Amino acid sequence: MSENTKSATKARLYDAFAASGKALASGKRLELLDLLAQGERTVDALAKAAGLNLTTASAHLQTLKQAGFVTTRREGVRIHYRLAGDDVAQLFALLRKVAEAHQAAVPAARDAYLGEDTAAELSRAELRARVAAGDVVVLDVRPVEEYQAGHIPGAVSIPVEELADRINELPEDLEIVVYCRGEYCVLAYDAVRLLTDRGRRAIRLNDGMLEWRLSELPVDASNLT
Amino acid sequence: MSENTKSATKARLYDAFAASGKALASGKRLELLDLLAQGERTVDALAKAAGLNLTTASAHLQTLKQAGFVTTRREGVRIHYRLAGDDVAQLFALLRKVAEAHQAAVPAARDAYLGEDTAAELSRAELRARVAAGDVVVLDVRPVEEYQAGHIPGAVSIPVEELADRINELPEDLEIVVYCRGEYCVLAYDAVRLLTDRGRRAIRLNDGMLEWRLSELPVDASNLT
DNA sequence: GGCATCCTCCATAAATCCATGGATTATTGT
DNA sequence: ACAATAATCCATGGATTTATGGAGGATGCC
Repeated sequence: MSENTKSATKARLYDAFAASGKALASGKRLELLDLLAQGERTVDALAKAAGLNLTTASAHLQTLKQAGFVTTRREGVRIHYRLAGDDVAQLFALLRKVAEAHQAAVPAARDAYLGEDTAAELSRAELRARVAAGDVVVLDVRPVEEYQAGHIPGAVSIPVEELADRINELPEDLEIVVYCRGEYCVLAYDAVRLLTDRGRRAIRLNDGMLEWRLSELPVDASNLT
Repeated sequence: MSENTKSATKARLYDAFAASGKALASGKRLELLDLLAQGERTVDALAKAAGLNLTTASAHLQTLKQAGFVTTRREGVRIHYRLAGDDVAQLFALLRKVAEAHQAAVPAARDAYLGEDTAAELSRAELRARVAAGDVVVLDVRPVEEYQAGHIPGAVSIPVEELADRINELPEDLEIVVYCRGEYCVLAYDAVRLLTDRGRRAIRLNDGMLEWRLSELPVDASNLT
């Protein structure tokens, strides 16, 4: 193999790796990955959830599919997208972690989006201990479909938009541990603010379903509260 | 916070993550990261090693720096770039792993570059066992600077370009375990081919220095053979 | 100070990416 | 077969990215 051929095949290999990098190079695509990490969804549902034009969403999903990050399943007239594997979710999570650790803009953007929150958090280990002790109720504030696709065992499902109306479904004497999609999911922040405003004791889980699943903790599916 | 403001700050956060993704979105930048994972280097050295125009290399390095993936250190007239942390190397390694697992083009590009190689490989654990048993010699075929920046304890350094001339420095009775930068580093493949052509028993380590370091195995620095 | 070296900054042209609207394909129901 | 729905494909204009020369800034040596 000549030197030229060799460097051409080398470029081809690195460009192939870069193709996966490119899939991570758009905020909108990362938003889609974030949603897909919660479970499979149709194109239309993804577009709505991410606030995208259908065509645009479809195009981004094609890019993700090209990179092998997602697979599709046809069901009648709908096409369901899902992550191609846990390693993809892992890559996504690590990207966010590295970005937060090394990129100055992230902590600021994070606080602006989530709201600066000096309130306490609970780690996964602490949550498990307190659930075992029975002195907390675990609340999942994601949309119902995501809860059904997989949730922390024993968690109650009340989507954050319904929380104000359904707050009386929660026991008054227990502290409420709230979680949603992951470390940067705003729903749990909003829910904790709402609950404490109403005089409840509420605390956020450190992160969310994404990290829970990646750490291989048990996950329940589909039984509604 | 209005819904509009909220979705704007959300976009800002995801775009910040995407900025890190963009840093991974060019084959040339990945090549630079691959080199930097072996130790710090000057701009000029990186440009030469990656086959890039100096200006182009500098621009790519600025992009990596913007993403916080690398830091710089001035020493007289030279500027040394290095990875900002092991988490960056980890992200790089995971990107390659996910790409290989899910992207059809990668295995083909890999074989075209490295040469299809049905020959046996040794895992890190097996290598340690055989080193302890004393029946192998470990050979580092990377450039000397990289060896000096960190190598597997006990390894001998002979850069692959010098191997043909210096083959007699290797004991004839022991099997030779060859490694270089990482899983996709071509130097070890070339070296094994050269050694077996000359009648030596040679085998490749599974991966290379990158994975060795990330798995937190001991690393020696700077003492030449 | 004068000069060489190493690197970054700037301007530019080519290539690529992104969002969007309209056309097209695939599937289901009537 | 026809209409309706879900999604992809295609063309387009605008924004970004990339590679590359040339100018400019910092440092060290004489």
